[in-house]
Amino acid sequence: MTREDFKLDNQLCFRLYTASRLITQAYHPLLSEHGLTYPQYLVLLVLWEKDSLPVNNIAKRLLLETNTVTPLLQRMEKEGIVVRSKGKKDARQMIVSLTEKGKEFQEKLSCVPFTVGNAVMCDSVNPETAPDLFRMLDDIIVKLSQA
Amino acid sequence: MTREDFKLDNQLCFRLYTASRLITQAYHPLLSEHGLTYPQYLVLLVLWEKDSLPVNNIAKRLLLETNTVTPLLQRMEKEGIVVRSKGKKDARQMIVSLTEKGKEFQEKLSCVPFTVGNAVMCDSVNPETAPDLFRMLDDIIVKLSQA
DNA sequence: TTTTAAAATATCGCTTGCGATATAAAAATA
DNA sequence: TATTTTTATATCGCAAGCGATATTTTAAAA
Repeated sequence: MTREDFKLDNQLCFRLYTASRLITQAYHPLLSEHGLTYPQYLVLLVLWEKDSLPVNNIAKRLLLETNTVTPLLQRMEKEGIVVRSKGKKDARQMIVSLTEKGKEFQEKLSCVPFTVGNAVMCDSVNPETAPDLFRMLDDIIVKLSQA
Repeated sequence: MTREDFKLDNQLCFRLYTASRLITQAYHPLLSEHGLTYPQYLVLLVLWEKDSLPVNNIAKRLLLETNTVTPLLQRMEKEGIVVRSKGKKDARQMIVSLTEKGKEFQEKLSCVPFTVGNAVMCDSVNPETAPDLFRMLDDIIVKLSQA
């Protein structure tokens, strides 16, 4: 391990950390206009795909802990975006469902992926190279989420 | 924009967000052992490269705002890792310098890049492909940090 | 059937991250 | 020189993110 390895520019993690923050910032104006945050948008993506899921299920999908997701969902409930109700089969579960307001966001936010996509596309990141980038990120995620 | 574009799995941002969180988690046991957090480690990387920098300079290097960095440095000062002193030429600046404790961490943490590197390496991410990944992340960072 | 273990949420405390804003000092301008 | 603008930090408020822990309910074992 040479001194070079300590140099900030060599760190993969710093690049991921920075790229992630900056893309989240790119989402910000598009989402805050509707009173949403990026993690809340992620919850919507999950529920648009399949509605009425237990907290656990949403957390697993986002690879987050329930102690992160629970307060997030409580805030979303307060905003009238979702409702939470005790599971009938299993009283431990809280089933999270979209309200009308939550469903309507799907239309209202339909341009978001396109806008953010455009903001990110550049020389080395384009429709042709994206699959490579996705594969690398997926491999990192799989490897680290198993450990 | 088809319905497919909304699917979580297609989102680049979610992958970056998740990969970033998971790598930070990989750092956690190595850093918390010494009472450090990942952003504090980033500050150390900057100061190891060049000591005694104004807050502004550190913030720019990490692409963070000063309202994030200032409290971070205040906590590090409380821990005795850095000292902050008013600039002599410019009294507005706070010059941040490593203490002996801060310098000693460089030795103590010398195995961290190696350990985390090993945890991340996989089929698609290896010394051969890393430059491609770095280039893509750098391009995204440059494009978004300009906007 | 008790008793015990496991699972699903929730709460607490702390650090980040960041938009908005305040404060103080330096630089630019009138 | 006096005034205005810019720059460098700092403070405030709020939403994550997560380790640690508590609570409730179900499942498993004795």
